[in-house]
Amino acid sequence: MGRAPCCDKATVKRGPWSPEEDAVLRSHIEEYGTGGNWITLPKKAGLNRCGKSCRLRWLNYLRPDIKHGGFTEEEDNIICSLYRKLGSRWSVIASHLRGRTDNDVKNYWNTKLKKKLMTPAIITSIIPSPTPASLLPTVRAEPYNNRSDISRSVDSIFALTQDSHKFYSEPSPLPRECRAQETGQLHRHSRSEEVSATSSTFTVDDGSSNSYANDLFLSELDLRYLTDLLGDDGCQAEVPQGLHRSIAYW
DNA sequence: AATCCCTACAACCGCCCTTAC
DNA sequence: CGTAAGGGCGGTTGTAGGGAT
Repeated sequence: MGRAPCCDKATVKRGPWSPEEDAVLRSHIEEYGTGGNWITLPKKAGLNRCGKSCRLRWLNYLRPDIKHGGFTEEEDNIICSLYRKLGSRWSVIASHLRGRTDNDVKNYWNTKLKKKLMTPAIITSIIPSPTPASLLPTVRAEPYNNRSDISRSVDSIFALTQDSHKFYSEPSPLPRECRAQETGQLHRHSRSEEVSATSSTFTVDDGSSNSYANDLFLSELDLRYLTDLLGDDGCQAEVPQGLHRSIAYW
Protein backbone atom coordinates (compact mmCIF):
# COMPACT_ATOMS: atom_id res chain seq x y z
CA MET A 1 0.00 0.00 0.00
CA GLY A 2 1.44 3.36 -0.98
CA ARG A 3 1.16 6.33 1.27
CA ALA A 4 -1.82 8.61 1.17
CA PRO A 5 -1.36 11.80 -0.86
CA CYS A 6 -0.92 14.95 1.22
CA CYS A 7 -3.81 16.66 -0.53
CA ASP A 8 -6.52 16.07 -3.09
CA LYS A 9 -4.83 17.00 -6.33
CA ALA A 10 -8.13 17.16 -8.15
CA THR A 11 -9.46 19.99 -6.00
CA VAL A 12 -6.45 22.08 -4.99
CA LYS A 13 -5.24 24.84 -7.27
CA ARG A 14 -1.98 24.20 -9.07
CA GLY A 15 0.34 26.20 -11.28
CA PRO A 16 1.62 29.73 -10.88
CA TRP A 17 0.75 31.68 -7.76
CA SER A 18 -1.25 34.88 -8.12
CA PRO A 19 -0.21 38.05 -6.28
CA GLU A 20 -3.36 37.66 -4.16
CA GLU A 21 -2.38 34.16 -3.08
CA ASP A 22 1.12 35.38 -2.30
CA ALA A 23 -0.31 38.15 -0.14
CA VAL A 24 -2.57 35.74 1.75
CA LEU A 25 0.24 33.29 2.40
CA ARG A 26 2.69 36.00 3.39
CA SER A 27 0.34 37.73 5.80
CA HIS A 28 -0.77 34.44 7.35
CA ILE A 29 2.81 33.33 8.01
CA GLU A 30 3.85 36.74 9.24
CA GLU A 31 0.96 36.73 11.68
CA TYR A 32 0.78 33.10 12.79
CA GLY A 33 3.99 31.49 11.55
CA THR A 34 3.84 28.12 9.84
CA GLY A 35 2.43 26.45 12.92
CA GLY A 36 4.86 23.63 12.33
CA ASN A 37 2.45 21.99 9.94
CA TRP A 38 2.44 22.86 6.27
CA ILE A 39 -0.32 20.40 5.42
CA THR A 40 -2.92 22.20 7.52
CA LEU A 41 -1.61 25.69 6.81
CA PRO A 42 -3.43 26.35 3.53
CA LYS A 43 -6.77 25.53 5.10
CA LYS A 44 -6.09 27.84 8.04
CA ALA A 45 -4.92 30.58 5.71
CA GLY A 46 -7.89 30.15 3.40
CA LEU A 47 -5.82 29.02 0.44
CA ASN A 48 -6.90 26.31 -1.95
CA ARG A 49 -3.35 25.03 -2.30
CA CYS A 50 -1.40 21.94 -1.37
CA GLY A 51 0.62 22.37 1.81
CA LYS A 52 3.78 21.36 0.04
CA SER A 53 3.11 23.97 -2.59
CA CYS A 54 2.73 26.62 0.13
CA ARG A 55 5.97 25.54 1.74
CA LEU A 56 7.82 25.72 -1.55
CA ARG A 57 6.36 29.10 -2.40
CA TRP A 58 7.35 30.52 0.96
CA LEU A 59 10.82 29.02 1.10
CA ASN A 60 11.78 29.71 -2.49
CA TYR A 61 10.08 32.99 -3.19
CA LEU A 62 8.22 34.83 -0.44
CA ARG A 63 10.65 34.54 2.46
CA PRO A 64 11.88 38.05 3.26
CA ASP A 65 15.59 37.21 3.19
CA ILE A 66 15.54 35.73 -0.31
CA LYS A 67 17.89 37.18 -2.91
CA HIS A 68 16.76 36.76 -6.51
CA GLY A 69 18.86 36.59 -9.68
CA GLY A 70 22.24 38.16 -10.33
CA PHE A 71 24.70 35.60 -9.02
CA THR A 72 28.10 37.14 -8.43
CA GLU A 73 31.44 35.79 -9.58
CA GLU A 74 32.18 34.92 -5.97
CA GLU A 75 28.95 32.95 -5.69
CA ASP A 76 29.80 31.15 -8.94
CA ASN A 77 33.11 30.11 -7.45
CA ILE A 78 31.51 28.93 -4.23
CA ILE A 79 28.94 26.87 -6.12
CA CYS A 80 31.56 25.29 -8.36
CA SER A 81 33.83 24.56 -5.47
CA LEU A 82 31.10 22.99 -3.36
CA TYR A 83 29.72 21.04 -6.32
CA ARG A 84 33.17 19.55 -6.74
CA LYS A 85 33.17 18.42 -3.15
CA LEU A 86 29.53 17.56 -2.61
CA GLY A 87 27.91 16.88 -5.95
CA SER A 88 24.27 17.89 -6.36
CA ARG A 89 23.52 18.48 -2.70
CA TRP A 90 21.85 21.76 -3.49
CA SER A 91 20.46 22.44 -0.04
CA VAL A 92 23.93 22.16 1.48
CA ILE A 93 25.43 24.32 -1.24
CA ALA A 94 22.67 26.90 -0.85
CA SER A 95 23.30 27.05 2.89
CA HIS A 96 26.71 28.55 2.10
CA LEU A 97 25.17 31.37 0.09
CA ARG A 98 23.27 34.01 1.99
CA GLY A 99 19.78 34.53 0.65
CA ARG A 100 19.95 31.76 -1.94
CA THR A 101 17.66 28.75 -2.00
CA ASP A 102 18.47 25.25 -3.14
CA ASN A 103 16.05 25.68 -6.03
CA ASP A 104 17.78 28.90 -7.07
CA VAL A 105 21.21 27.33 -6.98
CA LYS A 106 20.01 24.23 -8.78
CA ASN A 107 18.37 26.24 -11.55
CA TYR A 108 21.37 28.51 -11.87
CA TRP A 109 23.68 25.52 -12.15
CA ASN A 110 21.53 23.74 -14.70
CA THR A 111 20.91 26.76 -16.91
CA LYS A 112 24.09 28.76 -16.70
CA LEU A 113 27.01 27.48 -14.70
CA LYS A 114 27.07 23.99 -16.16
CA LYS A 115 27.12 25.39 -19.69
CA LYS A 116 29.65 28.04 -18.78
CA LEU A 117 31.98 25.26 -17.68
CA MET A 118 31.26 23.05 -20.65
CA THR A 119 31.66 25.02 -23.84
CA PRO A 120 32.64 22.82 -26.82
CA ALA A 121 35.90 24.78 -27.13
CA ILE A 122 36.90 23.80 -23.62
CA ILE A 123 35.86 20.19 -24.12
CA THR A 124 37.91 19.95 -27.30
CA SER A 125 40.88 21.48 -25.58
CA ILE A 126 40.95 18.89 -22.84
CA ILE A 127 40.63 15.82 -25.02
CA PRO A 128 44.00 14.44 -25.97
CA SER A 129 44.52 12.79 -29.30
CA PRO A 130 43.56 9.12 -29.27
CA THR A 131 46.15 6.72 -28.01
CA PRO A 132 47.15 3.81 -30.24
CA ALA A 133 45.12 0.75 -29.30
CA SER A 134 48.23 -1.18 -28.41
CA LEU A 135 48.98 1.26 -25.64
CA LEU A 136 45.61 1.12 -24.04
CA PRO A 137 45.14 -0.83 -20.86
CA THR A 138 42.67 -3.44 -19.88
CA VAL A 139 39.85 -2.13 -17.83
CA ARG A 140 37.90 -4.23 -15.43
CA ALA A 141 34.51 -2.80 -14.78
CA GLU A 142 31.33 -3.66 -13.07
CA PRO A 143 28.18 -2.15 -14.44
CA TYR A 144 26.17 0.05 -12.18
CA ASN A 145 22.85 -1.30 -11.16
CA ASN A 146 20.67 1.72 -11.41
CA ARG A 147 20.47 5.33 -12.43
CA SER A 148 21.36 6.76 -9.07
CA ASP A 149 24.57 4.75 -9.06
CA ILE A 150 25.44 6.19 -12.43
CA SER A 151 24.51 9.66 -11.32
CA ARG A 152 26.70 9.31 -8.26
CA SER A 153 29.59 8.04 -10.29
CA VAL A 154 29.28 10.84 -12.80
CA ASP A 155 29.27 13.32 -9.96
CA SER A 156 32.49 11.77 -8.77
CA ILE A 157 33.97 11.86 -12.24
CA PHE A 158 32.95 15.47 -12.55
CA ALA A 159 34.68 16.18 -9.29
CA LEU A 160 37.69 14.26 -10.47
CA THR A 161 38.02 16.14 -13.72
CA GLN A 162 37.49 19.45 -11.96
CA ASP A 163 40.21 18.65 -9.50
CA SER A 164 42.51 17.44 -12.22
CA HIS A 165 42.30 20.66 -14.19
CA LYS A 166 45.74 21.52 -12.99
CA PHE A 167 47.07 18.82 -15.28
CA TYR A 168 45.59 20.60 -18.23
CA SER A 169 45.90 24.19 -19.22
CA GLU A 170 42.17 24.74 -18.87
CA PRO A 171 39.41 23.57 -16.58
CA SER A 172 38.35 20.13 -17.64
CA PRO A 173 34.70 19.73 -16.91
CA LEU A 174 32.96 16.53 -17.68
CA PRO A 175 29.22 16.98 -17.76
CA ARG A 176 27.07 15.19 -15.27
CA GLU A 177 24.91 13.69 -17.94
CA CYS A 178 26.94 11.62 -20.25
CA ARG A 179 26.47 8.22 -21.67
CA ALA A 180 29.11 5.83 -22.78
CA GLN A 181 28.38 4.37 -26.14
CA GLU A 182 30.32 1.26 -26.77
CA THR A 183 32.20 1.30 -29.99
CA GLY A 184 35.28 -0.26 -31.43
CA GLN A 185 36.48 -3.03 -29.24
CA LEU A 186 35.00 -1.91 -26.01
CA HIS A 187 32.78 -4.72 -24.87
CA ARG A 188 30.51 -4.73 -21.92
CA HIS A 189 30.14 -8.06 -20.30
CA SER A 190 28.19 -9.25 -17.38
CA ARG A 191 29.07 -8.15 -13.88
CA SER A 192 32.71 -8.56 -12.91
CA GLU A 193 33.84 -9.84 -16.28
CA GLU A 194 36.91 -8.33 -17.75
CA VAL A 195 36.57 -6.01 -20.69
CA SER A 196 39.17 -4.93 -23.15
CA ALA A 197 38.97 -1.35 -24.19
CA THR A 198 40.47 0.21 -27.23
CA SER A 199 37.98 2.91 -27.94
CA SER A 200 34.95 4.49 -26.50
CA THR A 201 32.67 7.26 -27.59
CA PHE A 202 31.04 9.46 -25.05
CA THR A 203 27.96 11.29 -26.10
CA VAL A 204 27.91 14.43 -24.10
CA ASP A 205 24.52 15.77 -23.28
CA ASP A 206 24.72 19.02 -21.43
CA GLY A 207 21.05 19.22 -20.65
CA SER A 208 20.23 21.56 -23.49
CA SER A 209 19.71 20.63 -27.08
CA ASN A 210 23.44 20.71 -27.64
CA SER A 211 25.33 17.51 -27.71
CA TYR A 212 28.87 16.65 -28.52
CA ALA A 213 30.59 13.42 -29.21
CA ASN A 214 34.21 12.65 -28.98
CA ASP A 215 36.69 10.10 -27.87
CA LEU A 216 37.40 10.88 -24.28
CA PHE A 217 40.33 9.59 -22.39
CA LEU A 218 41.38 10.28 -18.88
CA SER A 219 44.99 10.45 -17.89
CA GLU A 220 46.51 7.58 -16.00
CA LEU A 221 46.65 9.74 -12.94
CA ASP A 222 43.00 10.58 -13.31
CA LEU A 223 42.13 6.94 -13.68
CA ARG A 224 44.01 6.04 -10.54
CA TYR A 225 42.10 8.76 -8.76
CA LEU A 226 38.90 7.52 -10.33
CA THR A 227 39.65 4.03 -9.13
CA ASP A 228 40.20 5.38 -5.65
CA LEU A 229 36.95 7.22 -5.80
CA LEU A 230 34.82 4.48 -7.22
CA GLY A 231 36.68 1.29 -6.59
CA ASP A 232 34.50 0.08 -3.78
CA ASP A 233 31.47 1.40 -5.46
CA GLY A 234 31.30 -0.90 -8.41
CA CYS A 235 33.94 0.38 -10.77
CA GLN A 236 37.46 -0.89 -10.87
CA ALA A 237 40.25 -0.21 -13.25
CA GLU A 238 43.63 -1.70 -13.71
CA VAL A 239 46.31 0.48 -15.18
CA PRO A 240 49.50 -1.28 -16.27
CA GLN A 241 52.70 0.58 -15.56
CA GLY A 242 53.92 2.97 -18.16
CA LEU A 243 50.66 3.66 -19.90
CA HIS A 244 49.76 7.24 -20.42
CA ARG A 245 46.08 7.12 -20.92
CA SER A 246 43.21 5.01 -19.98
CA ILE A 247 39.52 4.96 -20.28
CA ALA A 248 36.71 5.61 -17.90
CA TYR A 249 33.97 3.09 -18.07
CA TRP A 250 30.78 2.40 -16.26
C1' DA B 1 3.75 40.01 -38.37
C1' DA B 2 3.85 35.26 -37.40
C1' DT B 3 6.10 31.38 -35.97
C1' DC B 4 9.65 28.85 -33.99
C1' DC B 5 13.18 28.07 -30.75
C1' DC B 6 15.69 28.81 -26.63
C1' DT B 7 16.38 30.22 -21.96
C1' DA B 8 15.27 30.96 -17.28
C1' DC B 9 13.01 29.78 -13.46
C1' DA B 10 8.78 28.65 -10.90
C1' DA B 11 6.40 24.77 -9.63
C1' DC B 12 5.48 19.98 -9.25
C1' DC B 13 6.60 14.99 -8.47
C1' DG B 14 8.11 11.31 -6.06
C1' DC B 15 11.16 9.38 -2.99
C1' DC B 16 13.63 9.21 1.37
C1' DC B 17 14.23 10.65 6.13
C1' DT B 18 12.55 11.90 10.54
C1' DT B 19 9.41 11.91 14.08
C1' DA B 20 5.29 11.11 16.71
C1' DC B 21 2.28 7.81 18.31
C1' DC C 1 9.17 -1.74 17.27
C1' DG C 2 6.15 -0.74 13.46
C1' DT C 3 3.48 2.42 11.03
C1' DA C 4 1.80 6.63 9.24
C1' DA C 5 2.27 11.41 8.37
C1' DG C 6 4.88 15.51 7.53
C1' DG C 7 9.11 17.63 6.01
C1' DG C 8 12.97 17.95 3.00
C1' DC C 9 15.33 17.25 -1.07
C1' DG C 10 16.86 16.35 -5.88
C1' DG C 11 15.12 15.66 -10.38
C1' DT C 12 12.02 16.99 -13.81
C1' DT C 13 8.46 19.53 -16.17
C1' DG C 14 5.75 23.54 -17.62
C1' DT C 15 5.54 27.93 -19.26
C1' DA C 16 6.37 32.86 -20.03
C1' DG C 17 9.17 35.91 -22.37
C1' DG C 18 12.49 37.25 -25.60
C1' DG C 19 15.27 36.66 -29.66
C1' DA C 20 15.92 34.63 -34.22
C1' DT C 21 14.18 33.42 -38.56
